[in-house]
Amino acid sequence: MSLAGFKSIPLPLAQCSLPAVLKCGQSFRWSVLTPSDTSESASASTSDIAKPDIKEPEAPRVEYRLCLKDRVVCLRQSPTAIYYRSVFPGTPSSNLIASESDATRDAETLAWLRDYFQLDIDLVALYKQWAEKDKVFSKFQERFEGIRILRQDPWENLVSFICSSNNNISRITKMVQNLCTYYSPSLLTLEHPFIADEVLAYHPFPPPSALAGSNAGQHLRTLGFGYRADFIQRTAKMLVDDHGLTTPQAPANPMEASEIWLLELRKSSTDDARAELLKFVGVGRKVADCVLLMSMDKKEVVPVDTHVYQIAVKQYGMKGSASGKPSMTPKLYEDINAKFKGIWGDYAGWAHTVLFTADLKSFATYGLPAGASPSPSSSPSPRKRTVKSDKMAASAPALLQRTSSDSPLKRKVFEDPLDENSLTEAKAELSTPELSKLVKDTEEHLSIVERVKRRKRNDKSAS
DNA sequence: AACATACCGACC
DNA sequence: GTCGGTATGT
Repeated sequence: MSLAGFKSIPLPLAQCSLPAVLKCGQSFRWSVLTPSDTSESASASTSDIAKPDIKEPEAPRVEYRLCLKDRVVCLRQSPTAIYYRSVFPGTPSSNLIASESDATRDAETLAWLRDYFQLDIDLVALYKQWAEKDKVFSKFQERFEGIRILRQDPWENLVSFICSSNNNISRITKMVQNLCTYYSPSLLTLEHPFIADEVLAYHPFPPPSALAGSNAGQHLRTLGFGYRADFIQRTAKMLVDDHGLTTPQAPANPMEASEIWLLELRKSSTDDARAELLKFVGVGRKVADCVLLMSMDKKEVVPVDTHVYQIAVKQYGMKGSASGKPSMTPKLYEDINAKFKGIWGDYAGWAHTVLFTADLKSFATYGLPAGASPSPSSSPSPRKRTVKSDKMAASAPALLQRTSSDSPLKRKVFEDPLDENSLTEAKAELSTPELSKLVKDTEEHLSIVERVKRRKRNDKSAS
C-alpha cells in the first residue's frame, strides 16, 4: 500500500502522536483502520494497532479517518511526517487528473489540520518545561511522547462529554457513532484502505436541530444512551431555542447559529464560558471543564474526575480519603485543580492529559521499545481499578504488529499485556520470533511493576 | 452548603 | 458490586 494521493506534513512523532492523541478519550469519532481490521469504526476494537509500523516508515499500516461537514479527512503517520488527504462527495477516486479545485481543497484541509492539531504549539518545548518543574512528569515524558490537546468543535465535544458520565471510552465511541449514523445522512462512502471490497459509510456529526425534537430522547435510549439520552435532547433544544436565531453570518456557512454561538464562547473568559456551559443539562463541572480545555482554548483548565483524583493521590502524595471512596465534592475538586495548576502553570490542562493518557491501561506498554530498559519508576502503577475497568484495550506493546493469522494465545497476550497467566502460557509456546519478543518485553514490564510494588511495601512498613 | 441516592448499561 | 458524573432530594 503506497501513499499515493497523500500530501505530507514534516513533523516529528514527539510533536504529535496520532495513535495516542486520537484514542486517548479526547475525540470519539476517529475511525482507526488497519489491515487486520474487520469492523467498521474501530477505535474500541481490540484488533487495532496503536502505533504506525516504524519498521516500514514509508508505508504506515494504519489509517485514521474523520468525517467533517463537507469532506472525509484521512491520515497516516511515520516517525517524521503526517500524511493527509481529503475525500469529497461525488468525486470518484479514479480521477487521476489534479484540478485547480483540488489544490484549493488540499490547502483548506491543511489549514484545518494545523488548527485541529494546534501545530503551532511546540509540544516538545512544553514537555521540557513541565519536566523541569515536575519530577513526576519527567519520569513519564519519554514514554509518552506526542500527546497534545486537539482543538475540537464545541458542539460535538459537548455532546460527546455529556455521554461520558459513568462511562468508558469504548461505549462512548459506540454511542457517538450511533448518533452520527442515525441523525445525519451519509456524506459519502469510501473503501477500506487495506481490505479489498470493504466499503465504509461516513456521516458528519449531526447539528443541534437534528437532536432537539421531542422524540429524540426516547429514540436515543434505544440507541444505548441510557439516562444521557434526555440530557442530549434537552441540551440540543436549549441551544436551538435560546441561541438558534443569532444573526446569520454567512448564508454559505454550514454551521447552525447555535453552533456558532458555542464557538464564540472561545472569546469569553474561562469563568464566563464555564458558567454558560453549566446551564445545560447533563453538564456539571467536569464535563464543562473538558469542553473548555478541548474546544474553547482554555489550556490551563484541568478537568478532575476520579481518575485524575487517583493520580493526585498516587503520584503527588495528595491525602487520600480514609474510607477509600471519596465523593467528589466541589471543595475536593478545587483542591485538586489548584494543585495541578500550581505544578504545571499556564498549560496545566495539556500536561494533565499526558499523565491521564499515560495512566490508561491501553497505553500500559506504550512507548516501550523492544529491548529498551525503562527506569523502574517510569512504569505505570498496576492499579487494580485501571487494569480491570479500562475497556479501551486497544493498544499492544509498541513496535509489535498483530496479524490476521495470530494464534489465540498471542491474541490473549495482546488483549491483556499485563496478565501474568497468559504470559506463562505463552512462554511454553514460543513458536514465532515475534511472540517471543512480545513475551520478553512484557516480562520485563512486569518485573518492573513488581519492583515498584515491593518498594512501595517496604516504604510503608518502614514508616 | 454539604452529603446521599438514582440513573443506564457493560463488565467482573 | 464497579464505573471518565449529574440532577435531585434532604
